[in-house]
Amino acid sequence: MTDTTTRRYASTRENERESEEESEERRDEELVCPECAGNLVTDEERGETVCTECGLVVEEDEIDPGPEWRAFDASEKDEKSRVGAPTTNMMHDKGLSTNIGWQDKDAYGNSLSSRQREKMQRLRTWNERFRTRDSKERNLKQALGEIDRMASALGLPENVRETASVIYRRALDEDLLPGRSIEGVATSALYAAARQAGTPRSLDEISAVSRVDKDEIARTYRYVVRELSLEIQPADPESYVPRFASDLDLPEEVERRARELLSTAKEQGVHSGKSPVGLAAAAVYAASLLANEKVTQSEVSEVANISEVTIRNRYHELLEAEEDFTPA
DNA sequence: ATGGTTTTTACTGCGTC
DNA sequence: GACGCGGTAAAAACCAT
Repeated sequence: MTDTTTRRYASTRENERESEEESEERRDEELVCPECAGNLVTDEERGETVCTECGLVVEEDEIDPGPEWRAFDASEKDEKSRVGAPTTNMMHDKGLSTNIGWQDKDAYGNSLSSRQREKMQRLRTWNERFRTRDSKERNLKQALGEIDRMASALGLPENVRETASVIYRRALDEDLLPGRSIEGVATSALYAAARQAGTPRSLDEISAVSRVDKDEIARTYRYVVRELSLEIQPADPESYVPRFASDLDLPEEVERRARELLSTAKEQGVHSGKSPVGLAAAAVYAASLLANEKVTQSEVSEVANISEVTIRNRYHELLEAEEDFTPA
């Protein structure tokens, strides 16, 4: 229950800017009833503008300026939802949470019976508990938004975002957040998820779209991995190949040969300790030589974010390994 | 903190277009 | 002469201890 309400609250906040503008416009039109000069109130659900004094319907069958009701997935549902109260920016939660007074007085100012007082005390306790849960939910909402933003900036597929949010939720549940930024943990979760899904992005790429710097991401990432005992093997160089190849507009053949080079290199054990990105870049370069495709080292180093020197070193090793493997 | 390893930076020389 | 490539040495970054 708490879940759905909070989600609505959060989505209301997102929408408020638009709806505020809209209602502002409407109020400019006419505020007074032509019959009795009473206040006019617009009932958007019914599409009527009604006088509060005499009940005169000033206008009917208005066009509802609100969003369309039909929603096809979760995010649309959030976007299009019309439920929720007006909000203020003044409070951290935009005034959406409840406060129970401390005075132990009822609505008329009379003191409460001791029995009632006890009851109110219990209510205060629980209200506070739910409020902090709500704060976790808001936290989550923000983090998930971040993850989504970064993931699409990096062109990561749906399932990666999915895993990233699962990781983030776990981190939240295990109280890993205190002392760490939401941003940082969210980024780390995404980084971990991308690697787990076999579509790794390098720390450099990740930090390029994150608001957090590389060091913090690395630190938080290690921490999160350790605390949640996530099992993440070192990235497979081959998983970088398709991306580099397509960034360089190389044919499928180059991609295939690059893979071959990498797998024989792996069998020879040449790859251990070397950066996967460097290996992949070198393999792509070497493969394009073999396939007579003209690509310069600097181009490869550009898309792979790796130095040319490293490419040189690696691709020599790759070719050597290949020869040792097939001494024709 | 430390030491070993890998990567980067900067520079140089060679051949080609 | 600019460019692509190869190599080297020293610095920087990284990682496990």
